[in-house]
Amino acid sequence: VKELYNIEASEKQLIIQKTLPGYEGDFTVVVFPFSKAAKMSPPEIGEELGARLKSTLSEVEDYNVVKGFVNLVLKNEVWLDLLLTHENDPDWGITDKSVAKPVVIEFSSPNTNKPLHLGHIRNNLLGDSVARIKEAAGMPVKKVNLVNDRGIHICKSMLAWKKWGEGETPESSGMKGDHLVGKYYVLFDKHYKQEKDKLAKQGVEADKLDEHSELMQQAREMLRKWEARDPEVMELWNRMNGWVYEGFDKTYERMGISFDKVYHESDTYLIGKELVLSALDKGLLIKKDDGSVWADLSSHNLDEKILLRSDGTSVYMTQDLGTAKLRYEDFDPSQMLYVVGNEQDYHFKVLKIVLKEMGFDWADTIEHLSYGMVELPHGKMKSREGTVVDADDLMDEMYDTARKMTQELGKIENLESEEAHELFQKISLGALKYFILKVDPKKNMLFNPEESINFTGNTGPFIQYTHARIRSLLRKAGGRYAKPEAYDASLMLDAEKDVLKKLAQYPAAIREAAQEGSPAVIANYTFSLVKLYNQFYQDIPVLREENSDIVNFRLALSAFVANVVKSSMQLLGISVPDQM
RNA sequence: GGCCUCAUAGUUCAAGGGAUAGAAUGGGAGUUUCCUAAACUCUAGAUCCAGGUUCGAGUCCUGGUGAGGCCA
Repeated sequence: VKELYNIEASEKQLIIQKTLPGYEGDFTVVVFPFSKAAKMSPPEIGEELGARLKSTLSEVEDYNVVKGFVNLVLKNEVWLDLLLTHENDPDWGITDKSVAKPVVIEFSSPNTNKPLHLGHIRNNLLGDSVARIKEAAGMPVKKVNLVNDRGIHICKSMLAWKKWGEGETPESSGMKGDHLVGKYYVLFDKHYKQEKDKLAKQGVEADKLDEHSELMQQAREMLRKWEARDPEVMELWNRMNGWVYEGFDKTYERMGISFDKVYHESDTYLIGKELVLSALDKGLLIKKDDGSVWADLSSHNLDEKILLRSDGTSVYMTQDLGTAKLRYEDFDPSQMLYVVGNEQDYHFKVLKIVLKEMGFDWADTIEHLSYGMVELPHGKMKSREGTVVDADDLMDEMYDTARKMTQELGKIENLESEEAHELFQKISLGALKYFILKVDPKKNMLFNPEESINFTGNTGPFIQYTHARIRSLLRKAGGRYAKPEAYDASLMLDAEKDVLKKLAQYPAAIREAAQEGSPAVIANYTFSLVKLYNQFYQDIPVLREENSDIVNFRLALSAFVANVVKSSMQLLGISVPDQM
């Protein structure tokens, strides 16, 4: 464009896209944006540009112009060359790490008073997958977890266990530790509700119920004792949290999720308090008459935000300030990414501003990867109303479905029971992870427990199945598969070229996914690749073809697809079986 | 009340300001002497409403309507 019209085209003006189906061509240049500056009609520019590209670029076979669109046809050799270069490269599309400073990704961040549910699953899967994707895009990554292990909600389950637990343990009950503790959290709420009903009947006003509730007072008392490091309370706290951690570890392990470092709010809230107090000393914060400490954000068009309550206790923001500082000191990150639900949008906006006001320039590295809620058909999940979808239960159910379906299809009689178990695990987790990750993180998504997650169509198992089928094909090929260097590119069929064109987009898909923080980009890419490959597989014989150069070409193409499917599913934390 | 999101086939999801809005599922009709039918083919079906910006708007702006969220 510059040579022809002397126009410095901005990146935004220079639009090159895939040619639409129904038109001849591989790539299309949109020339409307140059029409004004070149003082020519779009079709005239198109003709000139097409001719110039054809004569100067050896890759361009031909071109045609439709209105303001120049469709470029590339030579088949371009696609064949891609195949020959990368067909057997498991790292195709993966960028070597080039930066020294890590990206720190915080995700999961559970409370230790109840087991993980579907909302946590979305959080965990997103965090884990974004970590994998950023790493594949060349950034070193540290995964961290911040456990919310203190506070009134923890004391509630502790109190309930003390009152009504009769010494029950995970061992004695056979329950997973996190579920056991969750049971007492619910039990507290049940008794608390009963007590409140009773008080209300005695004529206590609605907003005074908390004060008059004996249970709530006892829970508060327990929290005070905890803050004072009362040995008996600390012992119970350590014990019950230990049960929860054991339970969480099992769930994390099953999901294939791990962390480089785990922070505990019980360790960081005091750092936060100190930060707030020293900022108050410097006159950066306001102390009100009742003793509470606030940040005035009116210069940012926001209101005031409380940082310490009048009784000196900390709020969520307080500990997050401390954790951020600690984390910065631990990792010196290029970016601090928080995978947290969009209900916390305001919180993170404020966190960043407050840290900045306190004089920490690294506050600029904070980024909130805000994701949407998982909604049920009747609205949001609420643990108190018993409408949560438990993570362990869900995985169990999916496992059962995977087992039943696989056994019905009867294709794995040759597998040992241990291998079969692993396969069911892979398929069920593949289905669950893909179901969650294929949706744009920013958007709310719906989960209907009545309809179990599908295994056909746009699903994880569909993609896994294609991989298994290719592996089977390659096994059957035995030694016949050699690099198709002798293959005549003019023999290439459209269905084959379509697959190669899609394969060529993989590196770009990784870049975009890393940029957007969106595993959905990878999921959608892989689905469309697999869709195209299945069309090829359905119509075109591989092993039954007679010309051995063509057989080798088709096998190499299939192997290339299998590689990319495996690699891209890896980025979603999904493993692909060789047989299913 | 203030602020922030979101709105696309019956349903669940796609679509960097570009051509004819794609899939899946469900509905209808098909494909197995042949490399795994968890597959493939055909078919009907959608941009909440009203303005505006632009050569061009599902996408940007304004105002409605509806849903969700945040505000010691």
